[in-house]
Amino acid sequence: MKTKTETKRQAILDEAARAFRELGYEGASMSEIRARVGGSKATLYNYFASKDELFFEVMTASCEAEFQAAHASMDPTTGDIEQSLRHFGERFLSFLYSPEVQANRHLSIAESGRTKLGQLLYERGVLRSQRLVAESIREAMAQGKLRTADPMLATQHLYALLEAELIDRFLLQLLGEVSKAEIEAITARALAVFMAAYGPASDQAAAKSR
Amino acid sequence: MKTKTETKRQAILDEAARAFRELGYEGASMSEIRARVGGSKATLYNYFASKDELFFEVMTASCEAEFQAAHASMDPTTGDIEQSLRHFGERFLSFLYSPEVQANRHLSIAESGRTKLGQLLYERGVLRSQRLVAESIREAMAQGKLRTADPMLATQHLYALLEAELIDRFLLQLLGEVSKAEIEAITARALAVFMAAYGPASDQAAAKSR
DNA sequence: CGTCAAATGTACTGATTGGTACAGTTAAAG
DNA sequence: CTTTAACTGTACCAATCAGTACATTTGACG
Repeated sequence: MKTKTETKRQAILDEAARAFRELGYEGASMSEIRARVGGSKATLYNYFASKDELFFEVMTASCEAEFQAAHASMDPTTGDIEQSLRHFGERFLSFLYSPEVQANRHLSIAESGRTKLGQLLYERGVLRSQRLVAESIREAMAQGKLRTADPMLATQHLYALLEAELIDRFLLQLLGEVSKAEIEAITARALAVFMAAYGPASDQAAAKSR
Repeated sequence: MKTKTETKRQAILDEAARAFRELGYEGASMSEIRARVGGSKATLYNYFASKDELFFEVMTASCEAEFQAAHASMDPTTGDIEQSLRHFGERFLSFLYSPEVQANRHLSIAESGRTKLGQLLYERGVLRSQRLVAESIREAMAQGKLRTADPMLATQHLYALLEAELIDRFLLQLLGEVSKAEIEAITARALAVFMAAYGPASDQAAAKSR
């Protein structure tokens, strides 16, 4: 019997996710969600105590699913660190700027003040992702493939460079779908800057200029 | 008589701005705004046709004011481009991450889907700012102070690097006030990366590695 | 088949919202 | 003073919302 209720719960979460994505938090009323999932409003409230709780579950669940999808094949050190980072960057941007994830992320940002949602998404999403990549970068630094520096800082610089050409339009919801070709070009330009600063010291002095 | 109505209009805008900042768009009801500004709701609707219009005016006005404040003393070429960029970066971050501007920006992002608000704020805020800085960078490139590259791309990379350590926590509303010391340190770290990639070619080959 | 918890549909509450109506008041301009 | 316009206060409307009550139906398990 647990299986039946679990599938029902998942069905509610799925439909609610779509409703929130299309209509926003305030725009998606519980009646609207009920209409999509079918059944009665009492059932909704049987699975989730309040709209806030339902939204919270939807956001953390989607965050988790998307995180797994994005970092599934994060090969660490395949010899060429630049190649590794390029593959990761392209996969990362493809994931982050798919229409569904764009919508989810924007929703997360807009409603981040609600309860402790922001805190939790930061820890389980952003921080977790950055720590994972920072570990690869730390290893590359230890092997002399990258100049020695703070791995978390390098990771934040990498992420920022990857998003540099997209984030402003994304935040103001002016960005549609981003083509694979665009993502490859953007990643290449970002990595050129990253490698100039964090590439092996043998290449050049570079970042610690002052 | 135009002066009276103009000051009244400004008073409404000011109080509405504070209300939106503190309570968000949905949270700040027209009755709440009326209570803050005093007078009657009819007067409110005499100056602004709808809540949407009032919000739109508040956002564009604050965007304009903040833009002016941030770019007021953007000295172009004072010899050392790195020094120039550092001063700009510190001023820019101080402005962008003051509590008031943080709140306004977050509000803009959250409600950017409303009407054509996002489009307008992007053009009058982001694009205008980037074009201004890109022009300085273009001149520096022409003078050989920076490696030749696309000035708008360099500007976007610069902005991204400056915000790299703050933006995630800002977006999820986990960032309080940022101290002057932190801003200086963040700017220095961002500029080190930027100069490694975009510094004069005499320093090194750098960015166009592939 | 009988049991019993889970699911359903409908109807409802109480509160809040953006926006309007209107009659009365202020106050500046001629 | 008179005109004319804006301003005020209060009361109100229609719609919408999250959440509840309840009587009824379903459907899986023993």
